Amino acid sequence: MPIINQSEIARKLKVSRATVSKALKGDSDISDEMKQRVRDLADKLNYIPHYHARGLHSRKSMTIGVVVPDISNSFFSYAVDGIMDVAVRSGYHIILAVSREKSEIEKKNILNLLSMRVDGLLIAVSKESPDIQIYQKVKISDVPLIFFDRVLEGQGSGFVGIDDRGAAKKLIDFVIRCGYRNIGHLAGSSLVRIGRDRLSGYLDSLRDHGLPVRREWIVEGGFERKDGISGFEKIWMGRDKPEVVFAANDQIALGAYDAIREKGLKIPDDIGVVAFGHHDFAKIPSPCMTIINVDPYDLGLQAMEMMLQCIRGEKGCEKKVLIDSEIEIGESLKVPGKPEPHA
Amino acid sequence: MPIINQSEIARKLKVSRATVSKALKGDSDISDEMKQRVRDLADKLNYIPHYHARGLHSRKSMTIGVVVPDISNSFFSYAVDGIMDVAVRSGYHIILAVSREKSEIEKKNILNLLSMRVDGLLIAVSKESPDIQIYQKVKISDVPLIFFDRVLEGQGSGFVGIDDRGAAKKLIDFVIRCGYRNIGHLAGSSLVRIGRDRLSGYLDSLRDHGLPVRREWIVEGGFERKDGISGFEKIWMGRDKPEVVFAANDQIALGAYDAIREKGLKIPDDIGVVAFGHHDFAKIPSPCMTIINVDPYDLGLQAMEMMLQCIRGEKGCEKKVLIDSEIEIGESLKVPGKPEPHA
DNA sequence: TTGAAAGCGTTACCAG
DNA sequence: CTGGTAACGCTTTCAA
Repeated sequence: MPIINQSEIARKLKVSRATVSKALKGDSDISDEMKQRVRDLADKLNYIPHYHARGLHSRKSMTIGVVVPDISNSFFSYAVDGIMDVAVRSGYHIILAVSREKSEIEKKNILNLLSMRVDGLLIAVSKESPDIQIYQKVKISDVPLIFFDRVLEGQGSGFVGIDDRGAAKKLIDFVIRCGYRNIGHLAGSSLVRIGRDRLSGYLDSLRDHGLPVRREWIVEGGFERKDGISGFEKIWMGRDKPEVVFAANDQIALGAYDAIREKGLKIPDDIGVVAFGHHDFAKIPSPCMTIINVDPYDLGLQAMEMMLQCIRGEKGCEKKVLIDSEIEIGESLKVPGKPEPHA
Repeated sequence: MPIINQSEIARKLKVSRATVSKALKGDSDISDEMKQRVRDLADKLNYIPHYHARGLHSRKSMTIGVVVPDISNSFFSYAVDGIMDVAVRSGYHIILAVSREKSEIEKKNILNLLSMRVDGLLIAVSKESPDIQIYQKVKISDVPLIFFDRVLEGQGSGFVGIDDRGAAKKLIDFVIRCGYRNIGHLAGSSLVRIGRDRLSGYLDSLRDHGLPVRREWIVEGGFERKDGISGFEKIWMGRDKPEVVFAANDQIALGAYDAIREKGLKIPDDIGVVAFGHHDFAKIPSPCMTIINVDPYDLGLQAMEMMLQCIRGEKGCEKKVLIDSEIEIGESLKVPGKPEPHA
């Protein structure tokens, strides 16, 4: 039996559709008795309101479209978690779309979402060079758009992201405070923003502490595990070895671990490892990683909160917000005494 | 500028709404010239069809509601990934809801999803004892319902899950083929199905190989990391120590690692560790885990495929499907020679 | 306190 | 080939 509608109830009760509609939503100008009768029957017939029919009229879908490049990436699944928490609390639903890092799919997703008349769009853009055109379409359609984690510059939309540069600096500051002066960097690629920013933070810290930059200890490449392996090998080939390496992300760090084990080196006695990562990653066993812990959940939270502001027409929707990160100390770095990471 | 509608186009072109509607969808009885004019203007005015208005008429939303207990759990995010891949390929959209393992929230989610007139419901039920009533409602509303990973028994719906018992047996068979005869089990709780099933598989394997069951090597508890720690300690307190421990999930395995390291034992020389896990987990460094690799992506894939069958009215929608798992060998177990795991 | 009618954006069925 | 009209499920305004 398909779900019944208000007309059905009205017919059985021999009243008008309007009466039923009002009774169901507790409108003050319906008698209590009528309300009861309507509600009882609705219950009995398993009536369930039609969300979209209602939305047609109110021109609101109470729905937010979210586009992520990859939901099986825990960074984004945590972010979605944060988004959902805020959304649910405010009565919004989430339609999730995944772009698989393809701008073509991203474009289709956005179009579909607009077609579903979402009340807002939360997007982490794909790595592929994006189709500006679709973003133009979004803009002229007046649907609030907020980027998270990855921006498309020059769209004049809100953005919530990680303060990569600041976080990298914070982490290297800490390593230096622990007494190390020779720190290498497996930097990923400077073709992408996070690569550049994390490298900048690393350089900022060295500069602030008056330490020399040793180009042979900075290795560029990709962000994959294999790049961590080859990168570490390249650094270790040199005459001087660093005491600590800073991996630009978790995959690179895992690769470095592989290379380190392969060479028979001991962590953290022979070489310390610190990395960008988030939560889960710090928990890898034997030994645990010291990371600068970015919090994707918080990122999602704040992105959705900015979206709500945006929808309510408050100001501050075109702000750029950069989220701070915390150091999580693991056994991959020898930490003398008990230094306060945030001192 | 809000998104315009067909009427707007019709007015500007001085034709009827019907004409515009047909022209836009390429109906055969509209002149090519008219079609072109309509499409050009639609394009220029940034027309985007209204998905739900269309759905109102067709009584289809081309939307599937998915409820998971926790999207930041990588098991479910992989499953959602699989669901989305199949969904997108068939023109469906996904509305994602998270129950946080609370049946109260699960109920609300389901109701909302029904309210949005999803064409189907894909649910992994929360751990909390569920509200049967809402599932009754689903059933009489004729919306196809398929459970994945976790079932609510006795609802007569389709189910796609992991073959936990078979997988556990497969893993222990392998361990025994590697030459081990003393195998402990950190079993989690037998109050939940996966605990029972994995224990059963373990026992099946011992029985098949004529090995004795040693009760002191089977420790029940929870599925958390701390349970792994305490469980391993309990096993290790005994006079006889096993050569290998089998952890019922990844968290327990991590806890066992903690305890093993704490005791100064070496993996895999002093003690081997095998566990239930999936993909990512096998990659933890130093040393890598030997796991029975369940594939949540495949689970999502198959669940959504069953859903499509269900929607198309094909048979086989009330089937129970159990998914097979593969062994992934890591350095947490000494494997003599190069035995074929699937021999 | 209740009802009639118009409207939300679209499609389908018939007429012309 | 094109247009009028009703319908999809619901809300809202205005009358009764």
